Amino acid sequence: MTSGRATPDRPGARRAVAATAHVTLDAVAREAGVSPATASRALNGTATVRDDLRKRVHAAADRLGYIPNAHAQALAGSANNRTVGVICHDVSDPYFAAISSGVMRAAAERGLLVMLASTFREPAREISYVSMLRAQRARAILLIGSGFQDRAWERAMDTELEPYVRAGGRVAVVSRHRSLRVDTVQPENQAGAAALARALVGLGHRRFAVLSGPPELTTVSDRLAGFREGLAEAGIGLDQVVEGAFTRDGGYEAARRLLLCAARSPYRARPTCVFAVTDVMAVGALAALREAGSRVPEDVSLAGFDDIPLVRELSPPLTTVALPLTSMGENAIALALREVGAGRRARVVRVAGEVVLRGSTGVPGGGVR
Amino acid sequence: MTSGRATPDRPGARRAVAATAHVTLDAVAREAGVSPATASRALNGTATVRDDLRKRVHAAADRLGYIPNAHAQALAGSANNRTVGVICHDVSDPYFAAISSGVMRAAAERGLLVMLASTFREPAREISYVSMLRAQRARAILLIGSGFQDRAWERAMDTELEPYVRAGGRVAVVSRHRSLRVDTVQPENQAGAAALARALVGLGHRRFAVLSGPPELTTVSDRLAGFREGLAEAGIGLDQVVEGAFTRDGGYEAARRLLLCAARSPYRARPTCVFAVTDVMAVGALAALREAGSRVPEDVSLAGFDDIPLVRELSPPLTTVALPLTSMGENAIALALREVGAGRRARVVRVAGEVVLRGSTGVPGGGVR
DNA sequence: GCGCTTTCAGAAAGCGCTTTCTGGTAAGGT
DNA sequence: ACCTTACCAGAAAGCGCTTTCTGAAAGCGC
Repeated sequence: MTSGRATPDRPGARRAVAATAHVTLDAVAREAGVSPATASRALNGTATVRDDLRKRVHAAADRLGYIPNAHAQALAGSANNRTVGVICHDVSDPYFAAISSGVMRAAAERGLLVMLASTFREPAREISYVSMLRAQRARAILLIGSGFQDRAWERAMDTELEPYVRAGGRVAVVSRHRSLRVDTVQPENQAGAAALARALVGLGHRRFAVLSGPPELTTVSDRLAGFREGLAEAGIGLDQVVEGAFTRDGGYEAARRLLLCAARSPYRARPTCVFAVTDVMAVGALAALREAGSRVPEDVSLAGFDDIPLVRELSPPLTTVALPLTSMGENAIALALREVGAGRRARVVRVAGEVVLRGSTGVPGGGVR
Repeated sequence: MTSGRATPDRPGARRAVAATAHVTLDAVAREAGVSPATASRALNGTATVRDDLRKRVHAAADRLGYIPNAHAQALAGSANNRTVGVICHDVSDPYFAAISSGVMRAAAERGLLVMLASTFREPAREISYVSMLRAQRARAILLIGSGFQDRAWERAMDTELEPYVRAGGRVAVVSRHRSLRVDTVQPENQAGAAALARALVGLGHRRFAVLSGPPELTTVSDRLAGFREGLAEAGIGLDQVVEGAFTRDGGYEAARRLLLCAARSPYRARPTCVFAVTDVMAVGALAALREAGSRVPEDVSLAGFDDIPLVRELSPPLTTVALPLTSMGENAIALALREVGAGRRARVVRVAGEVVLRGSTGVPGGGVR
């Protein structure tokens, strides 16, 4: 089936099964009876070409089914690369999926192809992806989500990224701090968490627990600090902070540990409200709570952060701090690719979170009343 | 900051802000005091290079921070391209996200970069992505998820794909039929739906409704046919089929329409069990049911298909036919990239679905008892 | 009608690599 | 000591484009 026309004239044929070669610009030019230079100009519109020639070239290209070789184009042209790279932990995590979706939409509008790389939370993979994207001469590299704990890795990233930006590459990070000055889309984690805390206090809660992630991540520490701050305004402290992995199961495990502690403490000292620093963790927490027989929100209120689409479907639907995830992705790419004057300065876009009260939070002791 | 070393010798410098050029292989070769050919061989290990030279080249490459230009490599080499393309409707849909995640893992193991394209359900975009991926000379193109209703579009896809495979490109489709003979990963939709039907009948249900998608999609028609078949074995017919879009909101709308009908019919004639042809639709349906005050499963049982991770978190968790989504993605890439002998034949991998009974289904009339 | 600018097609020089091809040197055989 | 073989480094030819550069033809003013 694939055999097609072999090249029997050449004695040392590459492979037994001959593959039809790609149609080249030269072939198109020959077919149209013009020079390759003219064909290139006609196809790309980079210079004025006499009308009849232009038509002939286009007709020839169509007839032959010409597809330009992007590699050759990138190699020959100065900056013809039509790809951007995105690095995140895992596309199947709804948080990254939502942001990536925004990136893709924005990329599609610009006619760019997105190379998406999942690190599966391995720092080494992240760095190797950056260098692969560098090799691909991606126009921009977007780093989405929190970096890794290890300072050494961050340093390594910087040395990887630095020559890239020097060579004209654009870097933007979403929801992540970088020592290198790069474009940044940063949610207002602290303000958002503070607002959430205020809202929960407003509901009547006084005893709080937090399901936290790796404290080295600024996302975590900012949200934690913001939450504390919001509580402090009402003179309330944080009773408990339990750390877990930044995943659904991390939230589940953390909630179990929290429940274990709670079981040992007197009823009146137990937290009436739990804040999970991400929705993804909150999902796990909700499962753990339910398994343990705690009713949400009657026995305990639960809140998250991010507003990933999924939390609206939970029952009760999750109270959270809504972030415009899709547009954060769009912003990141717009930021990275914006035309720059001589004085290119890294820009930081801060996006606000909005507290959305849903069914997972209620007045404390709702179940006992 | 970006200024670095300009090139003051050249009078007509490209830009005001000089960008440090990339380090080339030639530079590495010069630094190591060898020829570019040797440098290439040393770096790629394509031929034996004297040990001291090899070390010198590697040292020079490290010192200079050499990153090979993938475009030049692809252009010069025969088949050095390290990218595969994936086209799906939307990465933020958990179904595609799960499959994509599998693709990425498999790609990562092979050192490949994935170019991921979301069509956002626009046929035109799908075709233009194929041609972009062709231009990129992607090693393989993976088409994930159902194609479009329009036969004309499918035809256009074929004419786009056909020269690609002739030129040695690999194509694999997941959960989609192709007129072109290409590698396929196909869930056993019919058998799965039939098994589900049997299980539901086993629970005691006799009156069923289906929330269906666009009937032109084989995924839909197969699942529908299978479900009918399973019911027929017990001498039961399908009371109602409501069509909706293949999305969460499509499921929601379809369920609302179903409820409208049900409200007009006598209680004893109302379906006791609803099957949504995809989990994503079932999520919407569950919301609609809940809004309407129907308790699941007491008043009505609900089942889906796919087992996307999210449905485990619902309450009640959704009964569904579980598909190994991640490994389907892995399979697809393995299939497409497998080494082929002379007789390359398109292969079809059928993956079975497993009925998973969860809380969303119960015995009929469970609420009245 | 002559020299001027302007317009536009083609020739040719790369872009940064890989991969023959070529040839020099060392190793091995007799 | 001579010839063959093996090994390995460098020269050079592209891969398929874009983009100068060059030059022919056409348009214009005087």
